[in-house]
Amino acid sequence: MTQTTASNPTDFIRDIIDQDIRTNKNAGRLATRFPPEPNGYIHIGHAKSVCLNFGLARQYQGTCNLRLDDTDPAGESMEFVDSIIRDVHWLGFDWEDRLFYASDYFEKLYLFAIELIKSGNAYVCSLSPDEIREHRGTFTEPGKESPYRNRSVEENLNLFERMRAGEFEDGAHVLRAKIDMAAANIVMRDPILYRIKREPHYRTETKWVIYPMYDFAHCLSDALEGITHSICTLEFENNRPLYDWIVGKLIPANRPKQIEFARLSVSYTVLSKRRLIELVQKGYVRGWDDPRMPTVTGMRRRGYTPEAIRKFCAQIGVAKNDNLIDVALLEHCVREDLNERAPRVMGILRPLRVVIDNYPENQTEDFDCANHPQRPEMGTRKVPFSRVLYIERDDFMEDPPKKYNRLAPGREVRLRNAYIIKFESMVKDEQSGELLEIHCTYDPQTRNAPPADGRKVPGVIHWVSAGHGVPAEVRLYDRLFNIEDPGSEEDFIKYLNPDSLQTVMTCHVEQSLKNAEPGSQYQFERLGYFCVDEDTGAGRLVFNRVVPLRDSWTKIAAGK
RNA sequence: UGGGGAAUCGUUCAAUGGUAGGACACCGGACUCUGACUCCGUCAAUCAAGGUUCGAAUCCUUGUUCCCCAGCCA
Repeated sequence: MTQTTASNPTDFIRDIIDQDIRTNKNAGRLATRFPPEPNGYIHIGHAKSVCLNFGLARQYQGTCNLRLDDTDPAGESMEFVDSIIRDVHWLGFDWEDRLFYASDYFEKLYLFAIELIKSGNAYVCSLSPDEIREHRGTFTEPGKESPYRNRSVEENLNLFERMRAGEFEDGAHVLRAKIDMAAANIVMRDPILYRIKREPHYRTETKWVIYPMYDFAHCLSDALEGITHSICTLEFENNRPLYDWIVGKLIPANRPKQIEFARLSVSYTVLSKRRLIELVQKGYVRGWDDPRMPTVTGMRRRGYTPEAIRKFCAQIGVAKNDNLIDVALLEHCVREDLNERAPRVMGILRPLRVVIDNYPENQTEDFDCANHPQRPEMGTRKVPFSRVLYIERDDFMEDPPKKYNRLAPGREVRLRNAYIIKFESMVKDEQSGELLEIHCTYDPQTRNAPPADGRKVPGVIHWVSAGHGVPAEVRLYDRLFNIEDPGSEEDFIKYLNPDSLQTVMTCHVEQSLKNAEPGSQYQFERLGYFCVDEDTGAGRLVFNRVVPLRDSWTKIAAGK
């Protein structure tokens, strides 16, 4: 039977499109759009929609427009438009010359509203906001008709024109569709189409004091652009009858099909715009691009790749079930991609000084190290080795537990890409008892070779030459929240993970990283994937840990 | 409570009247100069109860649970 694969995903939306193409609807044409409101940065949930809409266009040789749904000037700005453009491009998609703004349709939409008034399908209502709410009724009681519902076409036209002209205060009047105040679906109880709002718009500035509502602007924008399949999230299901009603009255020949799918939720993070804004504005994170944020810009800075995000979006699929995707799947996709492309290097987070007693004082050797164990075409690099090294503090234990195969008194380990060394002694601070350094000897026969006597040395640890390594700052990230579904908690702030950022200033990385490019990713062997942060420069090297390597040792250690 | 949706392994997506399958997670093993990668294996699900049928996750009936809607937000 049909298998779901990344290259050929199947889902209910594609089933609908296949059906439409088979029956030659829209002359076999497919047109979608990605319609964000520019009042925030886009996040992984938007990425799902981006991959869906642009992916569909790619798959069916159709088109996907980028449209800024900017019908409410409050909170919208060019900064957000710019970020959206940048982020969608970065994700790997292009809309050619089809960049649109709902605000470019304001004049057309106004004319459509006039048309609706003339056909007796819309009226100016002068109830106050409170009165409108009271008239709307409840889930179980029908609404009451507005006393202004039966104004003449002439009066409506006159009032609406004057609304536009700025003759009235905010809230004095609204334009409403005349549908059915007794409709079981509350959306259909004479929904508001236009409101007066004296708020400068980032694009039209002060030209307009009336703005169309989503329900009016969105469907008509779709129809105007010739969208065939208008894909949105589940909460708009109730609005579909209104979508169809409006287009049916105004552009009936060109009615897009609205299809709803479940929005994405990811465990241990929040995705609602309101909550994301709160994190930024109240300073719980450093900004929209904080590497802990699920925003596209945050993930980019963290070191996630577009390929990984696209893979993730393909893996999670598209359905109508409410979902909470395990963040482990996202991390899996990131590791899978970075494992392929990230060059290997060695870096020490928390150094422990090691002196190789039998290694000549002033000698240095350059070891050729593979940049990728499975991809020889990625080449090698020279890594200097000398008498004094740093190893990871965790790679030595005075009194190791069972199964610990790293360095300990009396033990040997392989230094990755170098020699096998053997523990000889340790030096502690006489007062505090703190371990200062350890002394080892090396086996000269074991450079790039197994021990001559056939003995087994299972442990392999990474190292950096103390005289050659470069100091660096490393930022370790953990999940932003410490409960699975913080988005479902009203007081989500109290579930913030206090340890979501750990800054380590003691790091030493191999010298090949001295001029590493900001934005580039590496695997620090045995530790994880790291990305050069943009704070790097002027003698400062800063890394973000993208994601740690899978680690079976901590599980073993925890179990014992 | 009226309306609109959704219920399948721990999580997620499939199976469109004919062997309930994949991915992630988990657990076990092989390999290993990364306790990584890779490979192999185990565990594990049809919301419930009836009905139709040779055969039901799928069709019918009745329930149950969860999500969305009473912004001049989108």
